[in-house]
Amino acid sequence: MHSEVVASRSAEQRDSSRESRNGNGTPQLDAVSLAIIQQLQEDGRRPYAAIGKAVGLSEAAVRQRVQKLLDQGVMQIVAVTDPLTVGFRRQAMVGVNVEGDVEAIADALTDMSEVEYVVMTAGSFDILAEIVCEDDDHLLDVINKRIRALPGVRSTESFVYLKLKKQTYMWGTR
Amino acid sequence: MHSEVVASRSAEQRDSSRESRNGNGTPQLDAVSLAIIQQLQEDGRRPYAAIGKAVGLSEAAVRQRVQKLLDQGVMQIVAVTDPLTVGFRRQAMVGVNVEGDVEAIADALTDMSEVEYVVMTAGSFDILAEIVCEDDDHLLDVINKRIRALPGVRSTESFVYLKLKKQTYMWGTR
DNA sequence: CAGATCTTTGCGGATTTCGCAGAAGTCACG
DNA sequence: CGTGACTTCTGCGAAATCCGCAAAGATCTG
Repeated sequence: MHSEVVASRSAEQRDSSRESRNGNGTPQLDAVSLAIIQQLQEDGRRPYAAIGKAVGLSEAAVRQRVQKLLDQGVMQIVAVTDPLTVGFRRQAMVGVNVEGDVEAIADALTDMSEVEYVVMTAGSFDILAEIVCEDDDHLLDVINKRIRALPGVRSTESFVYLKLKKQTYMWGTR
Repeated sequence: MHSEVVASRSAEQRDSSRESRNGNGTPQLDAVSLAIIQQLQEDGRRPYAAIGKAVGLSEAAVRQRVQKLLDQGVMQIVAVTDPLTVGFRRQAMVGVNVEGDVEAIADALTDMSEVEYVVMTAGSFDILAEIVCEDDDHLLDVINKRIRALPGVRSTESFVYLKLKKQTYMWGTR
């Protein structure tokens, strides 16, 4: 309680205007937006007025910034669960090695609905993809018939999930 | 619109009572709770009344069930972001091989604040852990000084993230 | 300084949330 | 079969929140 961010308001606001973008084309966030995100990482349903009090803005201003962050795709407010609890029995991380255009393969994986998470990496895999399936047959099908069938996929290695131990969404809150 | 779940209400409600638990000690979810979660996976701030209309319950009943799901830890409603946008420059997936008690190591990893995600797996790694850091020094420190220092860790392999391509939270919504 | 653009604020009215008491359904047990 | 303990659902009024909008304030450009 009382972790206000009143310090140098005018300075923050100077930074906040003019949505500059960094190299990646991702919007640059100022301290106030970060503080808002932090509030919503603790509780995605926290009222705008409460957030406003915490970050030093009016309710309407918070609402508008939240809406913009959502529209820009910077953040999303969603319910997250352990898939195992919700009826998806089989999950796996798949390491993929690619010859040729890595990004094209990553895009192809992104298009698959069973693929939850795709990241391009440095190391002995070019891509890591997390897969959520209903049962073993489904998983086998996705890995062998769909992923390995993509032209350019040299090899894959699978890590079937046995037990999810941690899943946090508290970046910046620590 | 109009995807109501009115079909066999009394049957659903029969299943819903008596919170039975499966082997893992995780609560068993009925069709209505799943439908509620699904609604909140689309929009974590959707009003209870709107959810109630979609799943065939009163506003108060939805509110009660959501609260219970949150209390039980079955789901959480949070803002999720791409860490790179929020100032965490270095992320990596780390595969860990363990001798002895795998779960003990997994618990130790879970206790580290930089570790976002921990899962025990079958395959050539015993554990996969996702790490979120501010810079290279920080990442190096976590991997070499903290993870490899854990007694029982036989070896690790790191996959530094280059680009996050997909991150969804739509289980059951497809 | 004027103009264009963007952000914040303040404020009603509509909507939603919240707490609670009562009704209804379920289960265990004699 | 009925009774009590328990859980879940419903309805409702009061309080809080959300929402749209017009005006005010900032920032940047030229």
